[in-house]
Amino acid sequence: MPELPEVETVRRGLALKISGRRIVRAELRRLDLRRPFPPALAERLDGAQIGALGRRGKYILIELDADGVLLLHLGMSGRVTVGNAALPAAPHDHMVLTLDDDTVIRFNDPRRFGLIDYVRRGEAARHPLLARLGPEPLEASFDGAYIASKLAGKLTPIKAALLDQRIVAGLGNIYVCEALYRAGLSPKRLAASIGRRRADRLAAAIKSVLTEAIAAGGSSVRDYVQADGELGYFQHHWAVYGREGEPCPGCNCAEGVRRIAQSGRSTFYCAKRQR
DNA sequence: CTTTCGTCCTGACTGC
DNA sequence: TGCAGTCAGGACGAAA
Repeated sequence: MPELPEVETVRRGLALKISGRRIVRAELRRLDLRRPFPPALAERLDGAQIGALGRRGKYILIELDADGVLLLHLGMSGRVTVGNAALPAAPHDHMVLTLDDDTVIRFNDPRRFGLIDYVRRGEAARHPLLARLGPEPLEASFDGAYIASKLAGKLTPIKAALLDQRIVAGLGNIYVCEALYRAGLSPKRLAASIGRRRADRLAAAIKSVLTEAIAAGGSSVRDYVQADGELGYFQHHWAVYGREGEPCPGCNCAEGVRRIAQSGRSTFYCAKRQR
């Protein structure tokens, strides 16, 4: 479930391996994921020099040559691995890039919720997938004042609002649960009821949860690359996510961590600590 | 306009 | 053991 910290860890690991290299072979093993690949993608990749790697929300942006950007989204099951050319393609390896040092980068995505697109450098910010994204939660401009103003009048639960990428970019189900837990806010609370004080707490909780997760990604694997070549995933200890029935780590309430369904997704929380 | 819901996909898991 | 059923999730687009 790659969310911002996992995507950022993939970006960093990938940057160490591919930035500055040239693609000598690009193999597309199918023509689409969530949507069709852009026209002539293989031709654009083949021979391209790889520049800087950026991230916007859950999207990875890879600069190609002087004026191109490769856009990657890992969806739900997307993974990137680093290996050598001797390894045969595995099932669901949809894009395989061979670099000029014989490193092979594989984009693997069984459920195919991921996305690959190509955009001109100057038009990246106006790309339909990026243009409407909300602010980066780790930037200084993302703060309690912004959150409070954005949630004012919204008659949706705070949980759903934080999953809306137009409000803030990069949060998914796991980190929304964790941030609400840390902020002491009930996931069922209406977004409109988050005033400035609660919004300040929420902003701080989101930032600290994400920052700690990114740090865990960077420290848990050598140079962000695991022994099997996989980038970006790491062992992490969630306070509430996936812990239905377990004791809440912050208090000794009898009920422990509850799980409820909100708009078809599981929400984990502590009813005592989160109001 | 706002908000909710169905849809895509396959692997992991549950229960009979 | 095997198989059917359920669940997981990001983001879009349709529906209300």
